[in-house]
Amino acid sequence: MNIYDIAELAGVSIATVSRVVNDSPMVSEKTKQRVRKVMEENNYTPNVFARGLGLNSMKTVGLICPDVADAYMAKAVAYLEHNLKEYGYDCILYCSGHGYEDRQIAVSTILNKRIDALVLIGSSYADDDADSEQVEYIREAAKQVPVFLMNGYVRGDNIYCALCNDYDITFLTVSELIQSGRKRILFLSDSHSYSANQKLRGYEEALRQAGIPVDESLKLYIQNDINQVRDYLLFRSDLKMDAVFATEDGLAAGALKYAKKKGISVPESISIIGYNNSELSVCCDPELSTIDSRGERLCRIIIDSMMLLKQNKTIKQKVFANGFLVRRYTTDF
Amino acid sequence: MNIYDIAELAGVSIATVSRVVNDSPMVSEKTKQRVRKVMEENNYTPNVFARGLGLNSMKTVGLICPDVADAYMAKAVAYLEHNLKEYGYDCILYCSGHGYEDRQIAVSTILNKRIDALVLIGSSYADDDADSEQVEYIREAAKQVPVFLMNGYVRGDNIYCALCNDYDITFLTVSELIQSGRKRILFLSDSHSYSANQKLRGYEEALRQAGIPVDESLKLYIQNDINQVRDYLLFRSDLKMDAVFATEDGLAAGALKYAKKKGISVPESISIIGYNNSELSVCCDPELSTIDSRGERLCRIIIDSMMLLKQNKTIKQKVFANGFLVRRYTTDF
DNA sequence: CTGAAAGCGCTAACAC
DNA sequence: GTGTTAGCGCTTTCAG
Repeated sequence: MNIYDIAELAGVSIATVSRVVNDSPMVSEKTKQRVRKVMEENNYTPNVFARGLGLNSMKTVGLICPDVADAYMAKAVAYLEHNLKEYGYDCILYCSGHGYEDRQIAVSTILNKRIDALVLIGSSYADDDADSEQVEYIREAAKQVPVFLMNGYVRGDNIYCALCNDYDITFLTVSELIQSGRKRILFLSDSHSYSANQKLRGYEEALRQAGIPVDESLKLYIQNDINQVRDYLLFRSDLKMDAVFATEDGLAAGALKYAKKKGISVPESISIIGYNNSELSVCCDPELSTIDSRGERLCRIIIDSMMLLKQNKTIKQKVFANGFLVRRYTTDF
Repeated sequence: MNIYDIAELAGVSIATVSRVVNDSPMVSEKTKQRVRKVMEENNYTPNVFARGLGLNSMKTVGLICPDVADAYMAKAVAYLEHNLKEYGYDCILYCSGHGYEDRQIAVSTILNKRIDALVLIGSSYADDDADSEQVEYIREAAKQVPVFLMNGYVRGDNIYCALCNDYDITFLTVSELIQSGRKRILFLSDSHSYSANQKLRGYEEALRQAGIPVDESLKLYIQNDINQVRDYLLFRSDLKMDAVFATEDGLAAGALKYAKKKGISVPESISIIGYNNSELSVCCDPELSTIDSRGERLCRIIIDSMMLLKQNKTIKQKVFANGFLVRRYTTDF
């Protein structure tokens, strides 16, 4: 069933059918009705390829993330997909992995699909330095379609970034930790992404302002695997921390397991704070205090920006959402 | 940059360019080289729409799941996407939600994208009765493209199902529970999906074969939310179970929290078994015994089947993967 | 308000 | 081996 068949059955030309499909105002209600009826009876749906060929668009947005199996990203993908659908957009998903090359390949592959917009999920797509060369491929992509970064920042035309103010909330939280008497705060992370670096800066600044020297041995980078973290901390008995600030809930969960194994009371003798307010944080016992990094809010901002952009409105290139600490039972303030 | 430009620059016809793009053997190495060079210099990429129009295929497979935010599905999507990519296929993702209508809409929407194959992830796409009317929309879809069900079963032409033998593994596990002396085993679930029903049947059969009457009050359906489960069990002090068989790790985690809150020792006084071998199961303390439902295996089977099908080989309509119990610390056998 | 016809960029059958 | 050409199904001028 194609447009010709419908045209014939309805006794009109294909141009008219096309107009009806696109709900053009230049068709009389009568013919519209008639054509619609024929289309329904034959449950005709326009061929997206042919349409795409003409319009060079397929109402599709490309979603790239390192790995959808990660809870934070899965949530973002779910939210974006769901809400974009409401605007008639479909999503092509591409999981890029974490390597630099992989990311480039992902972007160029998905661009070939003639998507209408590109969303890069997760901070690994931005360099620490917003003007870095490493990030040229994103600027290149932005020449073709608007690019939206979720929790990453790169400066450039047609690039729009929605970010959690990781620096601020980390600064605040670590400062509170210090005020509650903690002296040896472990910074536990699994990456050197843009946002991980923001967190690190917030951590360091909080120490600095409190006059506590930054102890390099208290910055620990380790894979985000609960038991691996536990075991490693068990092994590193030299650390002697009285608090843990983790950049992922999984890391915090590992730290908690360590503390319990060692018989260190939480939060009396050690405070633990996670990040992302994931299901893990409520699964822990005691439940993890954790920072909510406003994933949904960021997605919302991205979608809204995208739609405004379609209407040729100017939108901000950088928008922040405020993260906040969810106080539960692994902190005592 | 289109095929005409390249043809002109390379001094050949568009047909030759097309042949080069498709790596046809009927082009001399020399011209191939020359054309390739021109393509690279102008970094030309064929227009997928035009190509799609001609071939009526875009090397794309449609993925539908109720919700990617769910860990089990996110993993499946990640695995499928990753491996399909290796075969040159991209993925369109559609999260359908759980309603019956939603599922139908999802399928018909994604079918319009002229996908090459459809994968339905999660057992909510299959009815308990494989021949049910409720599932007609899947058969309808299968008339257009091969349909693959991950952990669901519907009988029909061009429909291929990869399943975990939930019935068997549940039967075995509950039987073990009984042999280890448990008498009041709570069946905890959050849905009436195909697989949930298989599990229920396994549970009932195990009781039956052990001569234990099935107590309806020990079948509990509740939303998969850790604290909600804990609170509800706390509230239902009449249950007095000595074991919990949960169809989701989240439910089991909730039951564990209940037990700890009540001061019931795990696994001495109560055994708890989860399902899916998710991150939650190792986050729990003590770690959850849980059934591994072989998500990756099922995905692998689906992909392999899909590729065999492309080669017109005949493949089985129904393939099982064996689930197994991961023994950890919430069981004592 | 409606129709005719020219693309959109590519593939594939058919000539040479 | 290579070129010519007729579609693929739709959108969009341009006429009427």
